[in-house]
Amino acid sequence: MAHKLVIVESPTKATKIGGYLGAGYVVESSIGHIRDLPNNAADTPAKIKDKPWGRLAVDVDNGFEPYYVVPRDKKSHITKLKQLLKDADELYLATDEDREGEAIAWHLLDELKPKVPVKRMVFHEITKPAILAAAENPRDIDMDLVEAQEARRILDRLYGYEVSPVLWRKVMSGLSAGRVQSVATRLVVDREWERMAFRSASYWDLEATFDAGAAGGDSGPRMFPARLHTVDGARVASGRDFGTDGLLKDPAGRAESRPVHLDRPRAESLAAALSDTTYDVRSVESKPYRRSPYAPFRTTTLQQEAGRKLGMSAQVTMSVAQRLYENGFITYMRTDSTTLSGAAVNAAREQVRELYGSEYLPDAPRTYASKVKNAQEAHEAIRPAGDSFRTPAQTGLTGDQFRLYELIWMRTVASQMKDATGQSVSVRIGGTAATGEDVVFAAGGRVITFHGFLKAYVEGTDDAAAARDDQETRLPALQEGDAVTAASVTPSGHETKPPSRYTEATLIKELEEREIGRPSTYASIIGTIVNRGYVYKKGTALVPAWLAFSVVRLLVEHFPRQISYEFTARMEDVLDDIAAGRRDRVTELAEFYFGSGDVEGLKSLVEGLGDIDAKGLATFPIGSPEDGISLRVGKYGPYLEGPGDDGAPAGKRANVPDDLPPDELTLEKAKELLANPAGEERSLGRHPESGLEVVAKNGRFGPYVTEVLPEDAPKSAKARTGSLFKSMSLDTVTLEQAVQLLSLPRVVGVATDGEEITAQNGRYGPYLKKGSDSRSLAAEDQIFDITLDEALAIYAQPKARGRGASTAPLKELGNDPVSGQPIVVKAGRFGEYVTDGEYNATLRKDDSVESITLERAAELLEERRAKGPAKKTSPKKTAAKKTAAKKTAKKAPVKKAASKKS
DNA sequence: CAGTGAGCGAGCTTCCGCTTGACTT
Repeated sequence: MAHKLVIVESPTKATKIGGYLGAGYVVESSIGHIRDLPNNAADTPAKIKDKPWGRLAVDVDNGFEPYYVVPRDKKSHITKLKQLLKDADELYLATDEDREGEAIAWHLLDELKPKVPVKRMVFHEITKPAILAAAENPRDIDMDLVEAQEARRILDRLYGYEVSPVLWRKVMSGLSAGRVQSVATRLVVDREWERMAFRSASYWDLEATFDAGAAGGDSGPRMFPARLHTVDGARVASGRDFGTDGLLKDPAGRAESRPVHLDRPRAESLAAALSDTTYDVRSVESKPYRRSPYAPFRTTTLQQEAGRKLGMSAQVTMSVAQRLYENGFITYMRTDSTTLSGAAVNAAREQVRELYGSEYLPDAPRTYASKVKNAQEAHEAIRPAGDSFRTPAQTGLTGDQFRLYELIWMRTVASQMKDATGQSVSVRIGGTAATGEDVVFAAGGRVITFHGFLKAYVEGTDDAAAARDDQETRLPALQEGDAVTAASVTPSGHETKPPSRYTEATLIKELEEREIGRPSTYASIIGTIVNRGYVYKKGTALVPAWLAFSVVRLLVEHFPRQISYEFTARMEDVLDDIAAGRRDRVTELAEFYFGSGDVEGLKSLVEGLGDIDAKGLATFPIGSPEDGISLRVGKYGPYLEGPGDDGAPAGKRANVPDDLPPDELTLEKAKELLANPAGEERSLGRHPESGLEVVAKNGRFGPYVTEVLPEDAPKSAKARTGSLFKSMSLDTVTLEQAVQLLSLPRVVGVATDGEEITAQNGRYGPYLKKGSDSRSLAAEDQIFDITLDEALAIYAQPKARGRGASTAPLKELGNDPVSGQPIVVKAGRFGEYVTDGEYNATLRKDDSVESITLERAAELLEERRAKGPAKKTSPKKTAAKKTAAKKTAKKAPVKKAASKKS
């Protein structure tokens, strides 16, 4: 029987809508995007792979035409959708009504190629009337909106896939750059620079406790605290009067309004001079206090509050919320909207009446306009699901799900409650010191007379010192002219603090305010910059690694427009224009990629970076130039370089501990590290023969042992060294092993021709050496074990030209349909590969020796053949190749070190 | 950042936004 096929984005949504639409409709989901630009080389179709733009999968020379593929994990789902479409007489594309949703609808249309009528259907809340109304009022796909999405997608691809390789070449392999992650990293790095440049200021004031005596009346407390406010009419300086340089800010030259900066002696003498002072109330100012409820949750505010109150990371918050959503407890959790549906407003109001009484219920429902500038509002706010809310106790939930549900429920209910109201009072108390100075103290109070929504929900704060919205401070009921006495007057010292590091929650908040990122990506942005080793977490703080300083500096110097804080906001404006048909996608992408007028395009920026100063980018001076100390971001992590004992530049080096935050690397700390570069080294004891201390430490080529030469050793003396075997580790290597390593090379014996054969460890592993003739050994242990006879046997063989010739195939697959040659699988230096004897092709990520078939092998070899025969090695080419190989080999351990941090 | 000698099948890394399981620990 024919049905109408409805496709939405989320499976949960599909189930729900299916229930509303009833018989005659089959509702399925797309599970997000169904097509995308290929992620990597393995997913890139062969026909575009060899194009100059194949790596981008965007034909930059022909209208930025994108080449989409159905990702591997979506193929079976597409088959399923096609199957359902076969029996359908109508197709409804009911994806979200935003840029991405419109694009998904179009991709579905383009991929499913339906032969039945197609309609676009949209709705913003999942209620039966809304769904039925949407089904009654379909529209067409908005191609301008699709164009805007494609422009966004292509721009992000060009940005990410053009700029990342610059970092691979200039900083470290495997790094990444992107419109969102690079700005997020920059925020963290810039904040650290601010902290490093920050100079603390010390200032003092007086804290007094006053006694209102009989004047206070009966309602309030008798005793109350106050802080010194003015001395002889001049305001006493407080934290906000100081700049980041630790000096008083100059209030535009007006001397009379300049605050007075008290130091400790001044504060102490002033306190002493106030011991006999009598005080009177100079003024009492009372103002009404009013606070409105917070808007219902959207993704970012939920992540922030769950972080503050429940200690959940953004990622945990999202996964707990996902489970709540899937089980029907809350509405969709990836949203930028704070709008509640009519049903939700009614449910919240009903709950307010039930739980708090109608005096807490405003006459009219409250509405919340979006604060998010680029909000797309495809969903509701995050709220308890349903037309009537379950209290947390009624849900039967436990653990994190319970706690998160409770938070969402409280926030939603509170959003439909009355304002909190009260009075805030500011009191000034004056007196004359023994020195004749007139002093005024200030006291502030806040009384909440009607708690309103605060009874249900109070937002957390990021700053532990900040007052919560429901905090009350009661003062006695004082009148102007009342006499009060001071129970105590105490000098109190303070210091200004550097700006705080970002936490996940505050970084996400900052990104949202700058229109960077989307609800579905906020949590993963943090994940990306942590995984790349740009940022690590210390408690809840996000600390930038030195690597991030290097990368951000490169981007700021060479891609200033792309990494500017405003880039995304400007892009959003352009996308809006494309969506409205006012601008053209190709023109905009061309400007971004090729440039126009005085704007340089991305392409020429990238191409112009041949002689970029990688060393300079990685060097950060510590202290002043005379100190000659700098931090360098090396391939092996950050290290310090400073003058040697003889004053030679870069004469000394020292590792910087991985977990030392950049702002703690002061000049003093740097000097200390340079003076004791020992760092990781471990003493193993004294060498039984030389009597010298033997230490194990990490070096350029990995872990090794060496002798420590005495201070008075002649300059020509060289310490013996030896790399650890792969089977050894720095933590466990023994003195005995070290002595053996230091004894290398070992003389195995004398060959028949009179030449000595030695065994040792080198750049490419263990090997034998006879004059200039060397042979690799299979195992490191052979360096100590191999006998002269065995060594002679090795030399009796001709030198192996590569390992390929001698290794046995792992698997034989049969004859190649093209060359007719047998294809075999072999294990090689770069991993497993297939070969027909002439051409070799490495297995790809998804291939394995077990699973590979003759067909797949033939395909790989065909691809390889298409690239032509291996180039004849000219001397120049060989040299270039060698360097490249060396680089990769060296880089490998770095990646490990970086990922270890996370 | 310790200096020690070959000659080898390269190929891949990466973006941002939509969505969930399917994987393994």
